[in-house]
Amino acid sequence: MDMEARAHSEHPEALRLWLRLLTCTQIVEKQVRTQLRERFDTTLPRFDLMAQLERAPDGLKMNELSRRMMVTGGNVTGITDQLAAEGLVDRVDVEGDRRAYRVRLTPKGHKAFQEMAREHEGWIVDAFAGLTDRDVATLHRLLGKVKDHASARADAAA
Amino acid sequence: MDMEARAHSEHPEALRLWLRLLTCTQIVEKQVRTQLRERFDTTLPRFDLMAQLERAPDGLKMNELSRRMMVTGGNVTGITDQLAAEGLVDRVDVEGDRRAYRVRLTPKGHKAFQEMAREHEGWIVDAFAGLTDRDVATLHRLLGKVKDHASARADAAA
DNA sequence: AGTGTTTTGTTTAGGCCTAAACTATTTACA
DNA sequence: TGTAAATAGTTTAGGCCTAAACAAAACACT
Repeated sequence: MDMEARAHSEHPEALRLWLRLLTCTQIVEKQVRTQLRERFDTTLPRFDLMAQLERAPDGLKMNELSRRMMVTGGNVTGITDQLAAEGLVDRVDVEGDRRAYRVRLTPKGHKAFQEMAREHEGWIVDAFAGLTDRDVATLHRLLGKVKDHASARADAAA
Repeated sequence: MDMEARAHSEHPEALRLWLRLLTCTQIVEKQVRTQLRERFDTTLPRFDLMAQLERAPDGLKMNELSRRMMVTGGNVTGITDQLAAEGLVDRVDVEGDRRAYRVRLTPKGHKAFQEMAREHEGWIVDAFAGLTDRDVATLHRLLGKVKDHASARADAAA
């Protein structure tokens, strides 16, 4: 008996699917958070922000980080402040717009991320090790349909 | 080439799957949170707690709630306090154990939950409306494999 | 140039969530 | 019986996250 037990007595398939999706995400996410804390004394949001910057060598503006991480700007401000205080990222003025700046990984931040990312990948591979390659491909494709449909709906609502 | 590097080059699809799973969950969850707030001035954790109690007419002890919701006991304490203050749940002494009690939905809480659950179901059906019935069944089955594997790993780690 | 709107980022107040320390009670067992 | 360990629940300190209000700069348009 777990979270999925909350499904309504009529058992509509969509509801059961949603609860299972939520359960899977929470199990994996909890595992990743625990490992990040125990192995590197850091958190998932910090790791996520650094992962975004790793893919953008020139850095990202705050609103771009906010959009990619799907969190509010105020939230990004707080996490960036912490990482900057630890010397893992720095802020660079944007030419021609005195409101904005770009956030970049410092060399120290890049090195720290590389070490974390290597182990992180192993945790994720382990988490999905119960699936065949074909299962992974199917899941990825079907979740793509969910993503496209649901995000189109989200955009329409905005 | 060590173990982690092999995992990296041989299983990048696990990482992509994980990121997509996370994205899908976040999109739907964000939508549900917004609707719960706008339509009923409540939050997802409160809804989840009430959903658990709805299926347990005799109520649930705090540790059962904590386990089923996959959150810490301290968290359940806080949410229960709020719902109790609003008269949506009450606490009932457990016979023969003066440490414990059961949390139950009050009639008012039951009524409030029924109204929310009806609309909630519609939001979820909409969120997955991009999938065929067959897609839903396949997704549910594959996520079941993920859940079984990952939760077995989580138990082993504990 | 002047004025109103939009964009960029921050601050604030408050709820969620955790780990760890804590109290009170029950249980195991010598 | 006496005591140590386990269990039920709460409290505390702190990080994450949001919506809303805010300040500053850029833009649109006359």
